[in-house]
Amino acid sequence: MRAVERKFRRTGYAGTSVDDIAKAGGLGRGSLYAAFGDKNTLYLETLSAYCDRNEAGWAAVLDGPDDTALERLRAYLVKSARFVHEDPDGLGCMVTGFVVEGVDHDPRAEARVRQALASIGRSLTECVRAAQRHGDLDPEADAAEVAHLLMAVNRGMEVMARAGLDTAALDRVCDHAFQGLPLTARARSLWVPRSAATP
Amino acid sequence: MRAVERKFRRTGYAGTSVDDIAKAGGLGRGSLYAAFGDKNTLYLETLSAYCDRNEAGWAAVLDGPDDTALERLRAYLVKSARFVHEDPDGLGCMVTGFVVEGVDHDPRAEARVRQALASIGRSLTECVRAAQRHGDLDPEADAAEVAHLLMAVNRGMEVMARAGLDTAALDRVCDHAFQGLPLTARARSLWVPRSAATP
DNA sequence: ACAGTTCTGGACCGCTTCGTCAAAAACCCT
DNA sequence: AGGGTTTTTGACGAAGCGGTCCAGAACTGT
Repeated sequence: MRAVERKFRRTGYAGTSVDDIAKAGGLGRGSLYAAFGDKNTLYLETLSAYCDRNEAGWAAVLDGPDDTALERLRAYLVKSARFVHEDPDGLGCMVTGFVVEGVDHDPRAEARVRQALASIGRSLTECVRAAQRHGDLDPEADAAEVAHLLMAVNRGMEVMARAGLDTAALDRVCDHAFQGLPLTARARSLWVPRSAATP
Repeated sequence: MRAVERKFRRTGYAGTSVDDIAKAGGLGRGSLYAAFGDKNTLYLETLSAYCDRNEAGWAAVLDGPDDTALERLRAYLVKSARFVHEDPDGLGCMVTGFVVEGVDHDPRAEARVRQALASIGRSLTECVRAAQRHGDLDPEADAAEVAHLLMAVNRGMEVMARAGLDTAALDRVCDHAFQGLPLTARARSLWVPRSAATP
């Protein structure tokens, strides 16, 4: 039920009533409770389905051969930068919404979210390693740490987008973040056509 | 009323009832309404006070002479990395909470938050310029864009912290983010005592 | 076509919510 | 000490909440 997911993403868990959900989903309250039994479980199910799509989506962006791994990392950043503003309603990631909404989390939902983040982290780490193998990223760098940085930039750009930072500025943030990766000299010369750094 | 602020930060706007607030603030509902008139306004007032402290706090971290500007930028990142886990209850920034909670914002609160972000952005930009003047950051870099990147990393590390990333990992993210700044060779040699990059 | 089963939807219940109000407590100034 | 003013309070009402339930619609297999 995609409309329900969007409703949750728009107004959060606490800010969404079961009536809202029923209206958004186009069915009555009884049917909802018959299918899920609980607002909590309904949210969990929605969140889990969202995570499934999210993990698969990022994996599709990041999986591939070594020689394009750096491009894929760049694509990850670009997609992150545009995530919110590309959404028709400017909705952000449901995982971010869940994580930020409160500290008293349903443990099942928290576990699901951690699993999703771990999955994306794995895809990113593998892609970083691929870029290292291809000589585009410093082989000394810890791939998992670089992945964590990329995830943080992803979430950070999302928050900034939700706060009103426009697409152009976010694209520039994305550029700086990419340039900030531990690129090898070769990769840097390929990705920065003309630089004033080597006179 | 600091307890009220913490209650809002813990459970969000929609997740906090006026009774909760009254209990947290140690006074009755009537008094609350007499003083603020509205849950919305009460939240706005709390948020605004929080923003005041936040802006001042970051400005205190970032203001100073050119020769320590880069250190201050590093301090900004380190403090960002530890923000959540240093809080006794692991609470995050109220601004992030507000921004992420929903898309249908009270325009007054949204304006206040944008003002706060602009203020922090100004402090950061000025600090970046100071570091550029001192020859620690590439003078070609756009200071405002670097500031935006730093703000994004700040928010991103907060979200990752809320998602469960531990302090040690966050410190490493912070290190990588700092190394990713457009440091001049001089600054890099000062901040990275031994590097394998210059054989 | 029809009986049995599944699914749907809105009425319903008890509880919590936000906001109001009059009574009581606290305070103040001389 | 005491009269007047401000502040605090807990009870109150209407509305909204999550969750239950059952009459009727829709679908199934034959």
